Amino acid sequence: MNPQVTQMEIDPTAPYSFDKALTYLCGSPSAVLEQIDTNNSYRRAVTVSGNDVLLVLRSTGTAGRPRLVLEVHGNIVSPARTIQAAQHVRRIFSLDVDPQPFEALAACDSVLSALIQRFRGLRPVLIADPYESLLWAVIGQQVNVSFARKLKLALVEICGRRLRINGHDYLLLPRPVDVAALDEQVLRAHQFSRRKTAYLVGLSLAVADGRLDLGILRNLPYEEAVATLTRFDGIGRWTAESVLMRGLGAQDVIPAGDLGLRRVIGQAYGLGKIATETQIRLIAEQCAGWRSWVAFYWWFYLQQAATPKRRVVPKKVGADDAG
DNA sequence: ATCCAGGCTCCTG
DNA sequence: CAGGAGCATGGA
Repeated sequence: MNPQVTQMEIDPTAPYSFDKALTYLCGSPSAVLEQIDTNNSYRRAVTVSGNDVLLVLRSTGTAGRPRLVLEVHGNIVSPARTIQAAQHVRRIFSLDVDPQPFEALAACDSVLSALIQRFRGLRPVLIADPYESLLWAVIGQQVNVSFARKLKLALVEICGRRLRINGHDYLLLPRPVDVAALDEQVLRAHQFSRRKTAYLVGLSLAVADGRLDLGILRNLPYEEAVATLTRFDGIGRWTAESVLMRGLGAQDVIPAGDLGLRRVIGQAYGLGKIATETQIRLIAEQCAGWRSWVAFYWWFYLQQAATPKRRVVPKKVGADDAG
């Protein structure tokens, strides 16, 4: 079979820094399927409308005049599929959002506006698939992120399919039915706790048989979506908010119980050691409509603080780097 | 060894 | 309804 390739240009709204998105992905423990190579290209195999394709994305513009080029590799690649792939990319990198209103809202909060200035051009990077965000949230519950990453990698290697392009194998995220069919002993043998195993298999089964339809959550009011999710075993508020925000791209969600956020915000606003959930919600309320962006900027800050030398992006003179 | 990690559930008061 | 214990595992 001869893989085919198509190419398409994508123009994000400005200002936008693809480099920062890549920096985020390189430091993100959840990004086990993405490959960022030295010349700053993003690669990942995904299933778009039932077809497995490899996406290759690179920047050909600047932060002020952003432009990306998307290549779609696959065994059957049509113009329609290329457009779907481009929509996927626009969604997960938040390329269609105009960030101006966010900056305007944040202007009345000096801490936040300083943060935004510092990471100018950064936009939320979503987890590629809502189901993937659910897996990741459950895997990440109550364990440190490096261990969580190890678990996720094990899971995709156990039951993820592979896409072969030009002699190279790319891992695909397991489908819900793949995880649902796993023998729990296999996961246990890979250091999944009994509880995590039960949650992952149970939730995957619910997604596979349609009891849990992540797609329709987009159309529900916020609290209703949270309630729908938390009805399932293994999903609490934090997990639900994480899925809504990182998987479904809800723009106005803040996982206020998140320990990392509570710490960093508590410190940044001088509230004492660790902010309460109520304080987080209060601070975020200033940016109603953009609360997910607030959370994402703080997570990026945390990540940069934790791994200061993890800068994938080589500096170019006159490039968009703000420090 | 001890404490903790990007929680969840269940059980008290 | 709020607060807390137990969970189950690896990392610092």
